[in-house]
Amino acid sequence: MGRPPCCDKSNVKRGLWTPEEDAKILAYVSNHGTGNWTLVPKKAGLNRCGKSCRLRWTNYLRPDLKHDGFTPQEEMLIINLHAAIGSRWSLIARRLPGRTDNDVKNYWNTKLRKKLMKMGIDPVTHKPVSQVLSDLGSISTLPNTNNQMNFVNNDSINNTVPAATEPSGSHYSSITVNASANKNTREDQVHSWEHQVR
DNA sequence: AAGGATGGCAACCGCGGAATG
DNA sequence: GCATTCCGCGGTTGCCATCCT
Repeated sequence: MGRPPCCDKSNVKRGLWTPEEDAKILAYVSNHGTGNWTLVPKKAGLNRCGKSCRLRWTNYLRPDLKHDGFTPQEEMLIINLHAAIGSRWSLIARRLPGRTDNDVKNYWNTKLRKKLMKMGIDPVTHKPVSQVLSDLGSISTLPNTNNQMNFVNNDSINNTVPAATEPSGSHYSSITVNASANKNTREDQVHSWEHQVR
């Protein structure tokens, strides 16, 4: 048995939020705070999924959110953090007061990715596209046809930051990333990066 | 002016992890 | 230890506005 749905999707409203619904969430949260989101729609008088309410609050209604455009400083920070830790949007967003992971993710996907590509930088590896292409070329000319499987099965990969997120040789900073890549050390990497850029 | 293409943002989906009983 | 519940995350989709032909 899998996990049951959090709400009856067929009887729940979806799509864009109305100002009335926003007002109900705001009123409820200001009176009760953000507690059990599954109870919020019932108590706030909303015909919405609790998860949907939480998303609306965290991505749009929170009073500490900025709704204006990203500054060049924020832009630079996103690019550098993405180079250091990859698409860990929530971690990146935590370094940007007033921004949500959704904001950062959307901004990256719609603006920054294209901007980097225009500059001739691969947005995944943060290396020049020419270098990425030559790397690919040298991989594909290797005689062993099991290269991919060898790469995936290589135990050492578990202790190594994936090349895609490796910032060494990055064009934004001279950060070095240590070998272990679990959640905590990624956070540590962000801290150490912040220390270095100051 | 019309309508197709593109950009930008909001919202949804499904999964994994943490918390709890 | 296991099942259940909730939360948070990243990827994806849908919709609306604007641009282009």
